[in-house]
Amino acid sequence: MHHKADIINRAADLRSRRRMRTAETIRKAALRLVAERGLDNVTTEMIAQEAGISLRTFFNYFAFKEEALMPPPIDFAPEAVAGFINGQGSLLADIAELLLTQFDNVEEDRARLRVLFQISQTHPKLVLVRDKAFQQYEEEIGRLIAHRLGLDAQHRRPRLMAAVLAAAIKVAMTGWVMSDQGTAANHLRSSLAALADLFVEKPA
Amino acid sequence: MHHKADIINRAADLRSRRRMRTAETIRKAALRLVAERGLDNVTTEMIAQEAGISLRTFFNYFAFKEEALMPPPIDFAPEAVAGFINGQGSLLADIAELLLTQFDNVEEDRARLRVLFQISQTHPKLVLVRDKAFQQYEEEIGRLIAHRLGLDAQHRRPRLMAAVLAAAIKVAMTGWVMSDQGTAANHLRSSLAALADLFVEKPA
DNA sequence: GCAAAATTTGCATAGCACGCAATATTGATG
DNA sequence: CATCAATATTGCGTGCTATGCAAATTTTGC
Repeated sequence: MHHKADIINRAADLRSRRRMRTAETIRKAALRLVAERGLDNVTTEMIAQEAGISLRTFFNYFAFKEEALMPPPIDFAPEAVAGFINGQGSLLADIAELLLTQFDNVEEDRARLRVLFQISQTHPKLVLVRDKAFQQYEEEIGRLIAHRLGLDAQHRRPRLMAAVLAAAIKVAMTGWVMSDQGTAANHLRSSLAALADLFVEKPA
Repeated sequence: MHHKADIINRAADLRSRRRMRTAETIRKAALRLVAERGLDNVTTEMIAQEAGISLRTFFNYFAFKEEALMPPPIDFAPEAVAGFINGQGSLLADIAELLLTQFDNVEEDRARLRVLFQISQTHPKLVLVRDKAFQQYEEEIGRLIAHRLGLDAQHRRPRLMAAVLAAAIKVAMTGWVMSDQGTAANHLRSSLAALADLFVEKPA
């Protein structure tokens, strides 16, 4: 016998997992087609067919065509999140650790981002999508920092800190994807380290 | 009698001014219509008509409908730019001064941004456009900093610094537009000041 | 004025994105 | 395993977006 909450949660969980799998199938299909034929020669219809769904279903998963080329939503490992929320170190050090942990799992996104970067050279709409891909981190980080500080996410401190960290992530990821050298985590480490230097006076 | 360069420049200048005027006319028309009727009830055709141009000409100016809702490209005052490039103060202080000077002139953008913020609540595509509006600053700032440092704009220092400053601008502008209180310049002043604090250890 | 260059426009068209209603699938339950 | 409710998928219809192309119009320098 189950409690009601259990039942609902399990059902919701099953279904949401299934949705995530389908979404990822569509993303892969979109990426594959676009990588090999170019964005202009790929229609949503083709993507749907490649993913084994109907055109109409595509739009149940993505609000517009280009969204299927974005990386999937971030999911920090629950343990890592808990570690940060209850962390005893400095805010900056603890959030850095969380991000670096996450970045160990991001290696597989390189190909995806590479494609996104390349086609965004020629398609103004995709520039927007590319930038948005990085900013997913900002919201998530903002929420976490606000939570740890016991603040509302609207306060300036968490928002500013999240924005700054997202900036570092953006620079790191761009460097990583474009340079094709080193690990994502190492690029992020460098960027985070460089952050502090920006606010220290340099002797010429 | 003119030198060839003069002629070309003057022609280019006349034409580009005219283009800027027309672009601004279209932006105003788009904003007015969207503000009063909602994005869903405004077609590009309507915007074109309101602006006194043909539908086809609209797309000569903007690559896609939503782009007409973005603020116009930034133009720092040439003297302010020169002041920064040749500035003798700290990099951070000098760039702050440039930005604050610029921000004295953005008061008129509040209404525009307000509309952009509000409709982006319900239109996923416009979230992308909204974020892009802030990031125009990032590219421009990156160029300027790289130039002052005598570096290529691809280097990490100017890119990271620009990204961080853009983050501060984003937070400041968001606060300014949404709160409807204080001047844009003052919001930016606060954000820039808060930046430094992020990297200083706080006594709990 | 005249010729060259740039801009604006109309027309045609492929494809996007969404509302709606019908159908199919899934997951809990007895 | 039969059934029911909730959810997901699909087809159809439709208005709008966005682009190529070529013709018409306007601007500019001489």
